[in-house]
Amino acid sequence: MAVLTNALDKLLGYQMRRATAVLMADFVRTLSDFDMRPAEVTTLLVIAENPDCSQSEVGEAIAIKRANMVPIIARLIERGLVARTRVDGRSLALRVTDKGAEHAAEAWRRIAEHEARFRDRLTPEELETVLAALPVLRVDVEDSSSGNGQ
Amino acid sequence: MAVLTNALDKLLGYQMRRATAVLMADFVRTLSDFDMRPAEVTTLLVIAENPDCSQSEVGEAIAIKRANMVPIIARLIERGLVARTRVDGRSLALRVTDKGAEHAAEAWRRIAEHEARFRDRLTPEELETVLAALPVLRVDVEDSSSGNGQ
DNA sequence: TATTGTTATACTCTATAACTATA
DNA sequence: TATAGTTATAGAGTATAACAATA
Repeated sequence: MAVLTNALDKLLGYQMRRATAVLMADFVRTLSDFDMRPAEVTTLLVIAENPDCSQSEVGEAIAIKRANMVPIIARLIERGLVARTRVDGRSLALRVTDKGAEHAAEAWRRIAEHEARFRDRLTPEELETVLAALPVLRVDVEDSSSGNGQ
Repeated sequence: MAVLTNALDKLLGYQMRRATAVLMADFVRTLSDFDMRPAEVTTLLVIAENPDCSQSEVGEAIAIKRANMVPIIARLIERGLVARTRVDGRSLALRVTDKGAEHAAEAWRRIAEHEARFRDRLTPEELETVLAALPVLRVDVEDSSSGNGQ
């Protein structure tokens, strides 16, 4: 099979997408025998770090919309990793359970492995530059003129 | 609403995912009145650049599996942007039509706008480093031990 | 036997609109 | 009136397995 040319390879956006796809595929592989999806891991770790946070706050922190948080939280509760208590009738305070804390610790171990695989490909200077550039790229174009975030 | 801490922000993989989501959302917005999805644009541009390529070759070039190329190509043909001719009974040669070439030119104009919005946020040195780092990160972990790609 | 295109199907993440009950 | 959580639903991308026709 012939190898085609692809002018898209010059593009920042395209390279970001391709690289992220590889990173994510590796992350999913890293989680394969752990029965947690990326979005669940992210959610669990943020709750572990912020006891008594609300569902909306977690969504805000990890850029997942309120509506999409519902099944994620439901599954974490169902598996006994997260517990919630009423705060004021419309808000719920989220906390990880002991089991959830163990899962969070294991998740961090796996994340460290996964991260190392990619960090090691870059020189310290390159890594530093990339890690400084990404948060700049991450600022949403729309955020300039107020807007309600999500 | 309280702003939560998020230790994930230190991670290369997580920052890549967040930044890419913003880039992609902006790209989709850039295409919003053009009636083309990102995967369709990518496909069209690679065909335009490689006349008489096969469907599998395009998939290989842009990391989309054979099975998932089918509806993309079907839609491009349906819209009269791509034409195909039989090559040998199991392969098809793809070409953009005149209309497809016009769409490709318009797509490149929009991509240039979109790209500029993000490139302009980085210094030339940062951009150079990032554009050098991404292809390194993009190499799949599995590719080391032969493997059949997809 | 390996390859090309295809079908069918399922999963993950994301997006929107609308509802409820509360504040 | 605005907010927190929810429901329902749709879309886009991706993944796998299996098949027919062909090389």
